[in-house]
Amino acid sequence: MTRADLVPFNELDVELTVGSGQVFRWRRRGESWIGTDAGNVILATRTSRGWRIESWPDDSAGWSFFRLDQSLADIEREICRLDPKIRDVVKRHRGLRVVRPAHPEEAFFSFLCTPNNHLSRIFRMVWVLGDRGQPLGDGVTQFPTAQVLSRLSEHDLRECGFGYRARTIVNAARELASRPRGFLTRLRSQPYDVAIASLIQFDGIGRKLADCIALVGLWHLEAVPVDTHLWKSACELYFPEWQGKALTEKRYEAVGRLFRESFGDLAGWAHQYLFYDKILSYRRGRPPV
DNA sequence: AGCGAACCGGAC
DNA sequence: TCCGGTTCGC
Repeated sequence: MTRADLVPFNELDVELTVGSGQVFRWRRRGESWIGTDAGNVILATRTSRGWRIESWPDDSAGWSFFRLDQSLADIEREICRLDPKIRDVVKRHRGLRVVRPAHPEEAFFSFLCTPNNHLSRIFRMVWVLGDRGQPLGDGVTQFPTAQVLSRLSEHDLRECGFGYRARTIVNAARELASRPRGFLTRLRSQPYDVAIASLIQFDGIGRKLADCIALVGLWHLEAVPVDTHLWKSACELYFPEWQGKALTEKRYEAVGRLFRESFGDLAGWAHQYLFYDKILSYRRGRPPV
């Protein structure tokens, strides 16, 4: 598969991927989905034989964002081989990919909007933040820098319905803006544990958000964010004795450890299938926005 | 260590 | 009344 080719549907489901809680600013436009990554606009168009992926100004941005240099068939096969129990879940969501954003900031701030929150409201809140960034044409913007977000007022965000997350977002933006340039980007080349330890230093970022940011924004594919949905799923599959019990820090660690032992670098990918499978009933198959 | 409560606001 | 959590206090 090269960049000029259409991407077959079994290799990519754009709607599934951009609506599975990894990114929150993609919109449907006719037969296309449009989004941005760093300073690029990405347009994915459904044709009769597959997805046409275009991006500008960098024409490789879309390819990189969806990790299209990797064969999804290989990944699916490997996950199913490592644990045949999740074969049906993988089959149900064929085309789901873990994305690879060029810049880490959007994931960092997006996931700060998610605690104790609903998907529909998260989409709205992240859109509000994104609106402060530079217009890239076609009604989409580049996600703003921490510098820009640090100038937002907590009061204004509360007015926009951010609730108590207004405080953590503005504080995190100030904190991040005060760090050396490229602070988050550098965590990509640090070991997973080091990246997590750095992230939970921020007020408002606990273990779960740190794993979300690590997986999507920092490309740490061994990160396993354990939310209430994945917790239920993990109990059913691997920890029957914990069903109905609370998710404590120790149990959180145990779940992550089990996924990393079973799936290695595909742990985060395996998590994405199980997570999406559980959340589907909540979303009732409704496309985002 | 482990549990319960508060936090904003919208959906069910 | 319940959340795609974190933090605080017991």
